[in-house]
Amino acid sequence: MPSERTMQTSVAAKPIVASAPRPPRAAVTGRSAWADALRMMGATIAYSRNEEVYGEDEPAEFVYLVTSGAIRTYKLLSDGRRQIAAFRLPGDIFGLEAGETHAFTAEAIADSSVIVVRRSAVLAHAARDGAVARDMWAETARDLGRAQDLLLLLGRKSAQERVATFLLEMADRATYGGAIELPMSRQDIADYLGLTIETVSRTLSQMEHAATIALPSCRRIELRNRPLLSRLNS
Amino acid sequence: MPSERTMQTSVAAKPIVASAPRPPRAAVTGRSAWADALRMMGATIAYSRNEEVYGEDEPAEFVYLVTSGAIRTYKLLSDGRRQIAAFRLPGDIFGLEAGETHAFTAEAIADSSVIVVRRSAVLAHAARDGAVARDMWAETARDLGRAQDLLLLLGRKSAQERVATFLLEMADRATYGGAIELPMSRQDIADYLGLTIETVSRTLSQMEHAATIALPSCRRIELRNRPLLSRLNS
DNA sequence: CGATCGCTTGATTCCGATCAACAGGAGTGG
DNA sequence: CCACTCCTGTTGATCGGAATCAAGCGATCG
Repeated sequence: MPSERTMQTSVAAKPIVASAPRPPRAAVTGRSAWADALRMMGATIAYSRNEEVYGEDEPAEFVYLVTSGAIRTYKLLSDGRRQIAAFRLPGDIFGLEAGETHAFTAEAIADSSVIVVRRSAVLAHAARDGAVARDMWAETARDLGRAQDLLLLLGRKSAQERVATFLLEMADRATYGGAIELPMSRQDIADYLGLTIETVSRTLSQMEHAATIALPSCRRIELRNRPLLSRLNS
Repeated sequence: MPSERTMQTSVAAKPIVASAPRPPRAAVTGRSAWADALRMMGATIAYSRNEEVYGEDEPAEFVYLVTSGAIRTYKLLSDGRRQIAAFRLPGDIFGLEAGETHAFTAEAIADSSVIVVRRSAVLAHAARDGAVARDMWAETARDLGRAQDLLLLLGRKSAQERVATFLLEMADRATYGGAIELPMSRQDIADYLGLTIETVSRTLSQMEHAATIALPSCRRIELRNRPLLSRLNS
């Protein structure tokens, strides 16, 4: 049960930050033409920890590109059970919808900066330039691919396997100085992996005892036996 | 553990069927301009029960439109655990990838007919016509939306809730004469819902005893208390 | 008609959830 | 500065829902 659900939504009212803090990784360099285009077109907005970027079923007015921090996108059941569909880290795009409304809620995990572009402007751009349209499609397809990998994890993997997969994913996305730097809490990890906070904690402790990982602090993880984790990843 | 994994793949070698059997539902009428375009451009191919349409990681050469029968798309873990990502029924499009290879395996659940179009032809068409490009994107986004709903189901719902969600989904997609006509086996349902075959069977039996549903035969289900199912669907 | 396959049902097990206690920081205010 | 609370994470004990193991049943098919 996530109990922090009362933050303002106002995008328009947010202060525009002139110089966004540099992302810690190489994500600043454009991965695609249209991500660069977003950087050119957009204004930077800062969100503080646990602040909502947009809510499920709200009109999809903007597209977002993370420049620093981390965002979670999730769905809720009526009784508060939560499933996080994705963590968006610097360089990631989110909020791009084919429909008129957002399919899930987006919240800042930590203090974050994002570049915001009007959806209508992006769509107009895509209509004019076929390459942009294709990039947009490719982005959505990548999201779909990640969602499908997560389906396999949630439907068929054990707790150990889930955590192993998560660690390998984060090692690719958020390594800094040889260790994974987690921006998210145990609760976020649990809601991403379809587990409870206790199971995540226990599994990490077991892996530490087995010397598969090291836990210098609870937000910092070093992989000590990557082959073993890869095997668990199947 | 699915034990039927040895079927030929050859698309090129398949016999072209002149007149595809009529789909049982209204799916023949075009839902989108580009689905109609696929119908114009493509050749019809028949697949028999359990035959593979394409395998994971194979080059994505074709795009498919189901005209009769049903297709499952899934991923496997190395030890055979299976997660079905989607059931494709008449009117559905599948196999459209942004990358060069297929992200999962597609197999016929029952004897099926599909219209096949070269991916390159579809992409060329999209490059020429912005509306087609947009339809392609919308199709991928719809898939993504369905995948995200499934994430919530697999990550956070109980067995009862999963089955209820499945029944409501199938009621929308495969109702015929007031009852759901299931094209797939219990094993397929289990691998879609992240459960075992026994749990699916038991849950359906419980629902029958509670008069929530009726089971005239094991492939035929009538919903007797839809509000209750909707409540379970959250 | 026997054999196989798909489904159901029962008995038991086990993994992860739940309940509960506690520890270590971070932030707050005196 | 310290006492206080709040918050996050860890660990232990117990529980429970779904998995697993095991028959048995009915339909289809050679």
